[in-house]
Amino acid sequence: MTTFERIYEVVRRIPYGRVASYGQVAALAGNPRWARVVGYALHANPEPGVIPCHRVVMADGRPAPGFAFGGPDVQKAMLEAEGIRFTADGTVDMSAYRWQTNE
DNA sequence: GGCGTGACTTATA
DNA sequence: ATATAAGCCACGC
Repeated sequence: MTTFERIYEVVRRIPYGRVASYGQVAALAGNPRWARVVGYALHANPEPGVIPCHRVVMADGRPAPGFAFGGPDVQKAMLEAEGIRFTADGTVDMSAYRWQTNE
């Protein structure tokens, strides 16, 4: 099980209608410093459709700048389809939709 | 094995 | 409050 695999598993663990930040996924994967690795891992995205990268957002709740599905607009649409509401700033309400883990 | 880059995060000015 | 700097790990050459 490599770091990437762990990251993918964590991302797949993100429940429907919930979002997690890169740092959050990294922390759940094992180390909070894998934030960049998480981004790299999702960039590789070896299993599109299986890994809900659209549920992974920045710490601010904003969609990634170089989203692979077609653009941040697509990600926003997908999240909205899951019942996630965006603020006027185009960011996700992390205070309400952030994937609250068991810690 | 070493250097540079990257979908990030946190800290300081 | 925003802008800039440093740190982190993994992949590619």
